[in-house]
Amino acid sequence: MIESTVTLLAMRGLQATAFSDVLAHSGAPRGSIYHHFPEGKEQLVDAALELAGERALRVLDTVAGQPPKAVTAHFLDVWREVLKRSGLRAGCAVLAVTVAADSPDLLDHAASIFRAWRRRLAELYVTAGMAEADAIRLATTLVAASEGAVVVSRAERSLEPFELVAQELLAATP
Amino acid sequence: MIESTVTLLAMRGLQATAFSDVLAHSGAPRGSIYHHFPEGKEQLVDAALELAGERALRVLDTVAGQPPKAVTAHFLDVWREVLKRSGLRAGCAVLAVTVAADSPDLLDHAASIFRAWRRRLAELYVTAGMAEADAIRLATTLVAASEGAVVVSRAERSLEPFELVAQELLAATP
DNA sequence: GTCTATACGAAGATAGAC
DNA sequence: GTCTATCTTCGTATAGAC
Repeated sequence: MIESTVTLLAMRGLQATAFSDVLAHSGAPRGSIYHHFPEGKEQLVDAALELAGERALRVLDTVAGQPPKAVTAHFLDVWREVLKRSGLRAGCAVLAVTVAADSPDLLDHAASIFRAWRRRLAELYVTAGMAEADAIRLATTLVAASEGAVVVSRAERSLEPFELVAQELLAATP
Repeated sequence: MIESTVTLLAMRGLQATAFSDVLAHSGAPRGSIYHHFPEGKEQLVDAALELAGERALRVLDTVAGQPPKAVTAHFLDVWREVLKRSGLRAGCAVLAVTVAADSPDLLDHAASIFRAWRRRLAELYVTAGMAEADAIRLATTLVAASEGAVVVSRAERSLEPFELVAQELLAATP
């Protein structure tokens, strides 16, 4: 169910993701929702954010110790795959929640995930020899530009915008 | 009403922006909605997208003929103002619609606006002496990174991420 | 043009049986 | 644990009076 929620958030946004959609997509039994998530939708979305955030962090572990360009390229690969596998219909669940967040708690959670991504990327850049200030600036730009590129490519239903941004980000990585 | 819709889309997203909110925010009379927008919400949102798109284009007219760095700086200024004036609570209406779009028509409209922004920025860069390929790549990155930076800064409720991205984008502009 | 009242459907949440 | 039924709220949209 959490897995399905991540997917649906990324494809349709927060309000458009109803329990019925999650059940249909996951095949989970109808009566299970409030058993596993007694606090309702907010708890389910919260769990989905956690999963999406952690998964991206784990992907980054595989490039620890590699040069900056490899780090940048790998982070870009994650988003390129999201776009490709969904036929350019999916985006980022964390962004979707940020844009439509009704509760301060969900917004805070989304913020902590963005921060974690930025921090982890900056760490990897520093490990690869970059200066601290350059690392955090590039890491933040990578996160922001990737998120934006996914949105634009999704709207235009073309990978072209994403690839242009990817080129620019790789060029900006020492 | 259209003006209020742009603001509310940028702050709460598509589904969370109800007619009642638009009426309360704009002070428009209740009976006017289906008089002015017989096709309902989709037509209202469509008009809001058009307004947001055109306004950004018009802002860019003021930097026609100036050097690339001035173009980049001015586009960034637009988004910095959106963040500041809203107390870091507002984002981009076009992005909000893209993420939560239920109708293909709205998605197409959002796409055409992103494309128009990219094209106009690229034109300005070319006029300022940049090569065509560099111009379109930088223009696309500027749009994507700005959009993403606004999202991240809004989530974290801090202008810091935006400013880091702004620095990087200015540095990437010849 | 703008008003009120209302139909209609969708979604989150709860209760109680099995 | 999971099911079904139901309650409540809310948002879009329509109808008809003024």
